[in-house]
Amino acid sequence: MATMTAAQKREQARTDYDAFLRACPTNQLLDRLSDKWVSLVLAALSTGPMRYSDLSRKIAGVSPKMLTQTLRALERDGLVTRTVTPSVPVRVDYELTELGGSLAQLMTAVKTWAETHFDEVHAAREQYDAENA
Amino acid sequence: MATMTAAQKREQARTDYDAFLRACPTNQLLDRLSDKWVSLVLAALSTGPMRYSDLSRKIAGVSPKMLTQTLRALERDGLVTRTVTPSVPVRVDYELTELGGSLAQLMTAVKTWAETHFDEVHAAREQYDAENA
DNA sequence: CGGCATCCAGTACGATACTG
DNA sequence: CAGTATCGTACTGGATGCCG
Repeated sequence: MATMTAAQKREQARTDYDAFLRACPTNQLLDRLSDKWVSLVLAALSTGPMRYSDLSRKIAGVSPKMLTQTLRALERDGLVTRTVTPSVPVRVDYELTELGGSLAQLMTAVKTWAETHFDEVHAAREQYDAENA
Repeated sequence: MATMTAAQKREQARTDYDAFLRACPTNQLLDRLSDKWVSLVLAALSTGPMRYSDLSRKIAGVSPKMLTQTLRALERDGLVTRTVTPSVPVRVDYELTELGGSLAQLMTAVKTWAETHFDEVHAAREQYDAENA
Protein backbone atom coordinates (compact mmCIF):
# COMPACT_ATOMS: atom_id res chain seq x y z
CA MET A 1 0.00 0.00 0.00
CA ALA A 2 1.54 3.23 -1.12
CA THR A 3 -1.13 5.34 0.51
CA MET A 4 -1.30 6.00 4.20
CA THR A 5 -4.12 7.08 6.38
CA ALA A 6 -3.75 10.28 8.33
CA ALA A 7 -3.30 8.26 11.48
CA GLN A 8 -0.52 6.26 9.88
CA LYS A 9 1.20 9.39 8.71
CA ARG A 10 1.08 10.79 12.17
CA GLU A 11 2.40 7.54 13.56
CA GLN A 12 5.23 7.64 11.04
CA ALA A 13 6.05 11.23 11.86
CA ARG A 14 6.08 10.43 15.55
CA THR A 15 8.43 7.51 15.03
CA ASP A 16 10.80 9.58 12.92
CA TYR A 17 10.71 12.28 15.48
CA ASP A 18 11.48 9.94 18.32
CA ALA A 19 14.44 8.64 16.41
CA PHE A 20 15.63 12.17 15.91
CA LEU A 21 15.27 12.96 19.57
CA ARG A 22 17.16 9.86 20.57
CA ALA A 23 20.02 10.92 18.35
CA CYS A 24 20.35 14.20 20.23
CA PRO A 25 23.41 14.05 22.49
CA THR A 26 21.95 16.05 25.32
CA ASN A 27 18.82 13.97 25.44
CA GLN A 28 20.78 10.76 25.53
CA LEU A 29 22.67 11.90 28.58
CA LEU A 30 19.63 13.48 30.12
CA ASP A 31 17.94 10.12 30.13
CA ARG A 32 20.89 8.61 31.87
CA LEU A 33 21.22 11.41 34.41
CA SER A 34 17.57 11.49 35.25
CA ASP A 35 17.78 7.92 36.40
CA LYS A 36 17.33 7.84 40.13
CA TRP A 37 19.69 4.93 40.70
CA VAL A 38 22.44 6.53 38.68
CA SER A 39 22.53 9.49 41.03
CA LEU A 40 22.59 7.25 44.05
CA VAL A 41 25.38 5.04 42.72
CA LEU A 42 27.42 8.07 41.76
CA ALA A 43 26.95 9.51 45.22
CA ALA A 44 27.87 6.23 46.88
CA LEU A 45 31.05 5.88 44.85
CA SER A 46 32.09 9.48 45.27
CA THR A 47 33.74 8.65 48.59
CA GLY A 48 35.88 5.93 47.07
CA PRO A 49 35.83 2.46 45.48
CA MET A 50 33.25 -0.02 46.67
CA ARG A 51 32.42 -3.68 46.22
CA TYR A 52 29.17 -4.85 44.75
CA SER A 53 27.76 -5.94 48.08
CA ASP A 54 28.89 -2.70 49.72
CA LEU A 55 26.89 -0.78 47.18
CA SER A 56 23.81 -2.90 47.62
CA ARG A 57 24.00 -2.24 51.34
CA LYS A 58 24.78 1.47 51.09
CA ILE A 59 22.13 2.19 48.50
CA ALA A 60 18.96 1.49 50.41
CA GLY A 61 16.28 -0.49 48.67
CA VAL A 62 18.00 -1.32 45.42
CA SER A 63 17.38 -4.74 43.91
CA PRO A 64 20.33 -6.74 42.53
CA LYS A 65 18.81 -6.38 39.11
CA MET A 66 18.71 -2.60 39.10
CA LEU A 67 22.11 -2.30 40.71
CA THR A 68 23.72 -4.46 38.04
CA GLN A 69 21.82 -2.71 35.29
CA THR A 70 22.87 0.70 36.56
CA LEU A 71 26.48 -0.27 37.04
CA ARG A 72 26.67 -1.77 33.55
CA ALA A 73 25.25 1.41 32.05
CA LEU A 74 27.74 3.56 33.93
CA GLU A 75 30.58 1.26 32.93
CA ARG A 76 29.53 1.43 29.31
CA ASP A 77 29.54 5.21 29.46
CA GLY A 78 33.02 5.22 30.91
CA LEU A 79 31.93 6.67 34.22
CA VAL A 80 32.94 3.75 36.43
CA THR A 81 35.49 0.96 36.16
CA ARG A 82 34.75 -2.63 37.06
CA THR A 83 37.64 -4.63 38.45
CA VAL A 84 37.32 -8.35 38.97
CA THR A 85 39.72 -10.09 41.35
CA PRO A 86 39.50 -13.83 40.59
CA SER A 87 39.98 -15.00 44.15
CA VAL A 88 37.65 -17.35 46.00
CA PRO A 89 35.15 -16.01 46.56
CA VAL A 90 35.21 -13.59 43.66
CA ARG A 91 35.71 -9.95 44.43
CA VAL A 92 34.50 -7.11 42.24
CA ASP A 93 35.32 -3.49 42.84
CA TYR A 94 33.67 -0.49 41.28
CA GLU A 95 35.37 2.85 41.11
CA LEU A 96 34.61 6.21 39.55
CA THR A 97 36.69 7.19 36.56
CA GLU A 98 37.92 10.75 36.30
CA LEU A 99 34.98 11.49 34.04
CA GLY A 100 32.60 9.89 36.50
CA GLY A 101 34.15 11.88 39.30
CA SER A 102 33.53 15.16 37.55
CA LEU A 103 29.92 14.23 37.07
CA ALA A 104 29.61 13.07 40.67
CA GLN A 105 30.73 16.53 41.77
CA LEU A 106 27.85 18.04 39.87
CA MET A 107 25.45 15.63 41.47
CA THR A 108 26.86 16.54 44.85
CA ALA A 109 26.17 20.17 44.09
CA VAL A 110 22.59 19.27 43.30
CA LYS A 111 22.33 17.28 46.51
CA THR A 112 23.70 20.24 48.44
CA TRP A 113 21.14 22.49 46.80
CA ALA A 114 18.41 20.08 47.83
CA GLU A 115 19.56 20.08 51.43
CA THR A 116 19.96 23.84 51.52
CA HIS A 117 16.62 24.74 50.04
CA PHE A 118 14.51 21.90 51.30
CA ASP A 119 12.77 23.94 53.95
CA GLU A 120 11.85 26.59 51.38
CA VAL A 121 10.40 23.96 49.09
CA HIS A 122 8.62 22.35 51.98
CA ALA A 123 7.11 25.66 53.04
CA ALA A 124 5.98 26.35 49.49
CA ARG A 125 4.30 22.97 49.38
CA GLU A 126 2.42 23.54 52.60
CA GLN A 127 1.21 26.91 51.44
CA TYR A 128 0.18 25.54 48.08
CA ASP A 129 -1.71 22.68 49.67
CA ALA A 130 -3.41 25.04 52.10
CA GLU A 131 -4.56 27.34 49.32
CA ASN A 132 -5.96 24.45 47.35
CA ALA A 133 -7.89 22.92 50.19
CA MET B 1 -5.14 -12.41 62.87
CA ALA B 2 -2.34 -11.27 65.15
CA THR B 3 0.18 -13.54 63.50
CA MET B 4 1.80 -12.75 60.18
CA THR B 5 3.41 -14.96 57.64
CA ALA B 6 7.03 -14.33 56.78
CA ALA B 7 5.91 -12.85 53.49
CA GLN B 8 3.56 -10.48 55.24
CA LYS B 9 6.26 -9.39 57.64
CA ARG B 10 8.53 -8.68 54.76
CA GLU B 11 5.79 -6.78 53.02
CA GLN B 12 5.19 -4.76 56.15
CA ALA B 13 8.87 -4.04 56.55
CA ARG B 14 9.09 -2.94 52.94
CA THR B 15 6.16 -0.58 53.33
CA ASP B 16 7.58 0.93 56.49
CA TYR B 17 10.88 1.31 54.78
CA ASP B 18 9.40 3.01 51.77
CA ALA B 19 7.62 5.43 54.06
CA PHE B 20 10.91 6.13 55.76
CA LEU B 21 12.64 6.76 52.48
CA ARG B 22 9.90 9.04 51.30
CA ALA B 23 10.31 11.10 54.47
CA CYS B 24 13.95 11.75 53.59
CA PRO B 25 14.29 15.27 52.23
CA THR B 26 16.99 14.50 49.73
CA ASN B 27 15.07 11.58 48.30
CA GLN B 28 11.96 13.67 47.90
CA LEU B 29 13.79 16.19 45.84
CA LEU B 30 15.81 13.59 44.03
CA ASP B 31 12.60 12.10 42.72
CA ARG B 32 11.53 15.49 41.48
CA LEU B 33 14.88 16.36 39.93
CA SER B 34 15.28 13.02 38.25
CA ASP B 35 12.15 13.70 36.26
CA LYS B 36 13.14 14.23 32.67
CA TRP B 37 10.45 16.83 31.99
CA VAL B 38 11.38 18.90 35.00
CA SER B 39 14.85 19.45 33.65
CA LEU B 40 13.50 20.43 30.27
CA VAL B 41 10.94 22.86 31.65
CA LEU B 42 13.53 24.44 33.89
CA ALA B 43 15.84 24.81 30.94
CA ALA B 44 13.11 26.29 28.78
CA LEU B 45 12.13 28.83 31.39
CA SER B 46 15.67 29.81 32.24
CA THR B 47 15.68 32.28 29.37
CA GLY B 48 12.56 34.06 30.58
CA PRO B 49 8.82 33.74 31.12
CA MET B 50 6.85 31.66 28.69
CA ARG B 51 3.25 30.86 27.92
CA TYR B 52 1.85 27.37 28.12
CA SER B 53 1.73 26.93 24.38
CA ASP B 54 5.23 28.33 23.99
CA LEU B 55 6.48 25.69 26.37
CA SER B 56 4.69 22.90 24.60
CA ARG B 57 6.31 24.02 21.37
CA LYS B 58 9.77 24.57 22.77
CA ILE B 59 9.89 21.33 24.68
CA ALA B 60 9.89 18.79 21.93
CA GLY B 61 7.62 15.83 22.29
CA VAL B 62 5.88 16.67 25.51
CA SER B 63 2.22 15.78 25.84
CA PRO B 64 -0.19 18.34 27.33
CA LYS B 65 -0.74 16.02 30.23
CA MET B 66 2.89 15.76 31.23
CA LEU B 67 3.48 19.45 30.72
CA THR B 68 0.65 20.40 33.01
CA GLN B 69 1.63 17.79 35.53
CA THR B 70 5.21 18.99 35.56
CA LEU B 71 4.26 22.65 35.80
CA ARG B 72 1.91 21.96 38.70
CA ALA B 73 4.60 20.08 40.55
CA LEU B 74 7.07 22.89 40.03
CA GLU B 75 4.52 25.47 41.09
CA ARG B 76 3.74 23.51 44.22
CA ASP B 77 7.42 23.39 45.08
CA GLY B 78 7.70 27.14 44.66
CA LEU B 79 10.00 26.89 41.67
CA VAL B 80 7.75 28.56 39.13
CA THR B 81 4.91 31.05 39.28
CA ARG B 82 1.71 30.70 37.29
CA THR B 83 0.05 33.91 36.20
CA VAL B 84 -3.40 33.85 34.65
CA THR B 85 -4.54 36.81 32.59
CA PRO B 86 -8.33 36.51 32.28
CA SER B 87 -8.57 37.87 28.80
CA VAL B 88 -10.30 36.11 25.93
CA PRO B 89 -8.78 33.81 25.07
CA VAL B 90 -7.14 33.09 28.39
CA ARG B 91 -3.45 33.71 28.73
CA VAL B 92 -1.23 31.90 31.20
CA ASP B 93 2.39 32.75 31.83
CA TYR B 94 4.92 30.68 33.67
CA GLU B 95 8.05 32.16 35.16
CA LEU B 96 10.88 30.90 37.29
CA THR B 97 10.99 32.08 40.88
CA GLU B 98 14.31 33.04 42.38
CA LEU B 99 14.49 29.59 43.91
CA GLY B 100 13.68 27.99 40.59
CA GLY B 101 16.31 30.13 38.93
CA SER B 102 19.03 28.92 41.26
CA LEU B 103 18.09 25.35 40.50
CA ALA B 104 17.93 26.05 36.80
CA GLN B 105 21.53 27.26 36.97
CA LEU B 106 22.54 23.91 38.37
CA MET B 107 20.69 22.11 35.62
CA THR B 108 22.42 24.31 33.08
CA ALA B 109 25.73 23.24 34.56
CA VAL B 110 24.73 19.63 34.11
CA LYS B 111 23.65 20.31 30.55
CA THR B 112 26.99 21.98 29.88
CA TRP B 113 28.76 18.96 31.30
CA ALA B 114 26.76 16.73 28.99
CA GLU B 115 27.67 18.77 25.95
CA THR B 116 31.32 19.02 26.94
CA HIS B 117 31.87 15.36 27.66
CA PHE B 118 29.51 13.79 25.19
CA ASP B 119 32.24 12.71 22.80
CA GLU B 120 34.14 11.03 25.61
CA VAL B 121 31.05 9.14 26.68
CA HIS B 122 30.29 8.25 23.11
CA ALA B 123 33.81 6.94 22.58
CA ALA B 124 33.56 4.89 25.76
CA ARG B 125 30.32 3.37 24.55
CA GLU B 126 31.77 2.38 21.20
CA GLN B 127 34.77 0.78 22.83
CA TYR B 128 32.60 -1.06 25.33
CA ASP B 129 30.30 -2.35 22.62
CA ALA B 130 33.25 -3.42 20.51
CA GLU B 131 34.81 -5.38 23.38
CA ASN B 132 31.53 -7.11 24.13
CA ALA B 133 30.83 -8.20 20.58
C1' DC C 1 -6.11 28.99 24.68
C1' DG C 2 -5.23 26.22 28.59
C1' DG C 3 -6.42 22.78 30.69
C1' DC C 4 -8.70 18.18 32.95
C1' DA C 5 -10.84 13.35 32.94
C1' DT C 6 -10.74 8.95 31.05
C1' DC C 7 -8.90 4.98 29.10
C1' DC C 8 -5.22 2.04 27.77
C1' DA C 9 -0.60 -0.01 26.36
C1' DG C 10 4.17 -0.53 27.31
C1' DT C 11 7.65 -1.25 30.31
C1' DA C 12 10.36 -0.61 33.98
C1' DC C 13 10.84 -2.34 38.33
C1' DG C 14 10.69 -5.48 42.27
C1' DA C 15 10.49 -10.20 44.17
C1' DT C 16 12.27 -14.55 43.83
C1' DA C 17 15.09 -18.39 42.80
C1' DC C 18 19.11 -20.24 40.85
C1' DT C 19 24.39 -20.42 39.15
C1' DG C 20 29.72 -20.07 38.73
C1' DC D 1 30.17 -13.15 46.51
C1' DA D 2 28.42 -11.39 42.41
C1' DG D 3 25.58 -11.77 39.65
C1' DT D 4 21.69 -13.93 35.81
C1' DA D 5 16.95 -15.55 34.60
C1' DT D 6 12.19 -15.48 34.92
C1' DC D 7 7.81 -13.77 36.09
C1' DG D 8 4.23 -10.68 37.61
C1' DT D 9 2.54 -6.03 38.27
C1' DA D 10 2.06 -1.32 39.27
C1' DC D 11 2.84 2.78 37.52
C1' DT D 12 4.15 5.95 33.76
C1' DG D 13 2.87 8.42 30.22
C1' DG D 14 0.49 8.81 25.55
C1' DA D 15 -4.00 9.33 22.96
C1' DT D 16 -8.37 11.17 22.91
C1' DG D 17 -12.24 14.06 23.79
C1' DC D 18 -14.65 17.58 26.42
C1' DC D 19 -14.97 22.14 29.16
C1' DG D 20 -14.34 27.20 30.74
